[in-house]
Amino acid sequence: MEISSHQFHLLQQLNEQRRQDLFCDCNILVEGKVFKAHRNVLFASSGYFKMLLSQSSKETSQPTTATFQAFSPDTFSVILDFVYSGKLSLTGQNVIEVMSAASYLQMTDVISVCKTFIKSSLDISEKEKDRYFSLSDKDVNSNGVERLCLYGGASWREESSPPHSHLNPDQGTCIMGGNTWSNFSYYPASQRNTQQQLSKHDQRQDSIKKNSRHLGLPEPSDVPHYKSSKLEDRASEPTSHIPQSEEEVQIDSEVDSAQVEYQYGQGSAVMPRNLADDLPRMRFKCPFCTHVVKRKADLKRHLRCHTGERPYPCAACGKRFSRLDHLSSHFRTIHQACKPICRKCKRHVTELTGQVVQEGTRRYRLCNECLAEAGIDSIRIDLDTEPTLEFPPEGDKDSGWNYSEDNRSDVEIVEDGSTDLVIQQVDDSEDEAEEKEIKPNIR
DNA sequence: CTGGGGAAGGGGCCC
DNA sequence: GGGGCCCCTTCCCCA
Repeated sequence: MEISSHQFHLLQQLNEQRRQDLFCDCNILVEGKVFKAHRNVLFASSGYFKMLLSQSSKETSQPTTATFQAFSPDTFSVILDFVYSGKLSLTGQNVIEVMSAASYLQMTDVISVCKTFIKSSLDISEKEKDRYFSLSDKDVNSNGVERLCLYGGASWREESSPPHSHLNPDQGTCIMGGNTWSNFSYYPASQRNTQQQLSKHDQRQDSIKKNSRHLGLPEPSDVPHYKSSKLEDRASEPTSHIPQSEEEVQIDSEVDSAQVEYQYGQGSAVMPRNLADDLPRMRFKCPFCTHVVKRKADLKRHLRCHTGERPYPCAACGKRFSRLDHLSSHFRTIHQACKPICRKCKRHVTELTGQVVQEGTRRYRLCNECLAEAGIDSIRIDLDTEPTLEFPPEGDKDSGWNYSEDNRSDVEIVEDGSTDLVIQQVDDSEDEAEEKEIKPNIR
């Protein structure tokens, strides 16, 4: 006989122990704030902790300490609460950073929920409901309290709460069962420099990599990493700038769209009402910024700049791109030396007047004169012995040619038939010293 | 410190 | 809807 509530009560007990600091044998330091937890629970919930704790499992007498600087204490608190309760408190402000942190911690379930959260924002039917609910809820939420969406684990939530949403006006919290949700906080587009935020995040990534090295851990790479970029910045903005409902989102879009009056149309589109009759073109609005595009596919593409998703890794150097055409461009310019121009003197070169030079995974052309000056004509390799480095086939984003750090060496770059390239086999293990002189192409 | 060039990345749009 | 091209802006590196 199976008692279905046992799991829930067990986790409830563990959560209670965590709150009372009972039997906690793991300290997690996040930007100076200490979280206490149980190794067993963390081990079972996160691939990152699984690796960390399995390596330190021999020293069970000492509490394990992990340090993170890649995400905020608030973000980790959301994740830790999920680990101990099965409830994920997602808001429009934290979803990107939670997804980024979950990616680092290798918590695929959390990533999936975050993706669903974001994707659902594009669902017009949900938006229409949002619009309806936000209109009806406006009085309730007029106090400025931010509403949250709580994702509950299916099995436990069936026991603990009904599978329908309801609004708690006191806490401004919207508790959801199953995968449905309706309220989605939104921020106005920030005018801050996106690149600065990305750089900031990259610095955080650097710091977490240092931590990984410090702990002797490999960097998480099994799951796609999602950058927290613009939203990370917006989350720190004063809440007074945050519209409290979809209605205000709509108002913002109206203001930002040169006072054109908008309404939701078919599909996840926004259409100028005063142009609807004579201009049947639909518009798709980004839920995270004021950007509006004409096609849903363009919006999908645009969303990657918010999520940081980079599903297209370069087969030659491992650098990941958000778009296939960017990857293609990168591959051509960096690894195929398609430009028939001497990189040094900029003169046009042919296969007779110049050669392709290989530096690590980079390839470029030099004319014979510049080659002689540089004294690097010894790199030519027999064309006939080289296999071809081809651009990966379509639809093979992550599987076939997901180039990891581990298999980056022994890259074989060869002649492209269309460009008559000189073949160069690269064995990074042998050319490691030379490779270090060439700055990596990953920013 | 500054300007130029290369590379990356984002948007529009065509096929 | 995806792929790809073009254009533009931004960032970084280097002379």
